[in-house]
Amino acid sequence: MSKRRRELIAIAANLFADRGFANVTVDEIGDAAGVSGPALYHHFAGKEALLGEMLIGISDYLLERGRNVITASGDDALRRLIAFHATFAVDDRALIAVQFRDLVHATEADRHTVRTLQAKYVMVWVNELIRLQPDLDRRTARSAVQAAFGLINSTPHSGSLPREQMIDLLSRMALAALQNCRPVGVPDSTT
Amino acid sequence: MSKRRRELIAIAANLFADRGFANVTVDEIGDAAGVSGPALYHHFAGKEALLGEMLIGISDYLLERGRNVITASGDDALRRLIAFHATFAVDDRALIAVQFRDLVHATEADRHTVRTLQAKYVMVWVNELIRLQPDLDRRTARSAVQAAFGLINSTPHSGSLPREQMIDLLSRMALAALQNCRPVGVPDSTT
DNA sequence: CCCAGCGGTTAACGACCGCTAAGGTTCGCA
DNA sequence: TGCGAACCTTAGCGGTCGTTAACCGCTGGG
Repeated sequence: MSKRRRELIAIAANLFADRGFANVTVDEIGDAAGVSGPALYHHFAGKEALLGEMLIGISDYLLERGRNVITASGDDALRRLIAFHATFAVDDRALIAVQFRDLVHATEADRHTVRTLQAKYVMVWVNELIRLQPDLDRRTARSAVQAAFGLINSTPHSGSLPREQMIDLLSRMALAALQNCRPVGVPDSTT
Repeated sequence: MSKRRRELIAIAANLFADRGFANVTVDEIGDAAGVSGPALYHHFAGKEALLGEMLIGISDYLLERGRNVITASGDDALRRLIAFHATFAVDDRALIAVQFRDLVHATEADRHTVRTLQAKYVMVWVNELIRLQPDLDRRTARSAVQAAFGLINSTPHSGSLPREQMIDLLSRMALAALQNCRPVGVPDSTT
């Protein structure tokens, strides 16, 4: 993929993030990129295609990096997954916002691709969680992981603490939440 | 407010929830309501006004009920706030989804109203959290509460456990998360 | 030196959709 | 019975974009 494409996607991401995909015109994207209007069509098939590439790129990145974290870690894999995701959520609030708000504006095909990638990413977390808490059933584990994502992905809505503090706060809260996802008070070994 | 208006808002909420405000036409809202098209304009000033009332209604409801929970509770106020919010999030996923995704499509004025109400609702939680953890500074407390909301409000994305289990899971996770929002390992009295 | 071809421009079309206009039916009520 | 309010209908306007068309300049490899 060309450098220009990545630039345009990044520029569009910021616009989408604070005004919403549907409220941003292609002319505005062009303006923000220093060119004007239909110049986009030399790089993307259309506005929806741009969005699709953006969303798929995000899911792809998370999955790949998530898998890397797993293979590069030992028993602390979950903690490192959390740290990785929290860092991403803090540093790229715009992407998080778009991912969750504007997925609905993507093509059916792109939506499907994104959901598939997301499901795999969830599975990475679920496997790790179950490894630490073997008595956990997969359904509960999936819901717990989704809830943890919700917690960490709250960054677009939350007023900003200093970066490091924010990452730390989210990491601690997410870990605590995941350590308490079993129905009864059985002690666990996640610590 | 008339009964018909509430019906229309509820119907529109479901449409908005799974297709997005911008992808739903007024004709579709009419169809879903058994009437057709511009009949809406006898009840609302327009599509945006409908959305505005919907969003304000949600924020209003949460704030009012949240305050009720506080005044009706003692030391278990935070736990009851969590239970209340989790129940709402599980029972009204559509409203949660719209609240966070389509706020960007509301009027500037409506957005402001919603944000003000939300800020007050956050304050209800923050006060309760600080009462339990007096050494917590307000900035951190606010971020922690936002994160807890993110956790609980993940219901639109999460596959569904049985209702009661889901409420229970979210409540436990949120409580654990809020109990671990301080930087250091100082034991607290939240239990 | 030339010519692909990449990246850009402006003009303008055409579809979609919110909203208005103008009018009809039903129903409560004096 | 008759009247007005509440609620609905269909036809159609008008504005807003996404997208296409047609054309231009720069740049780098044969």
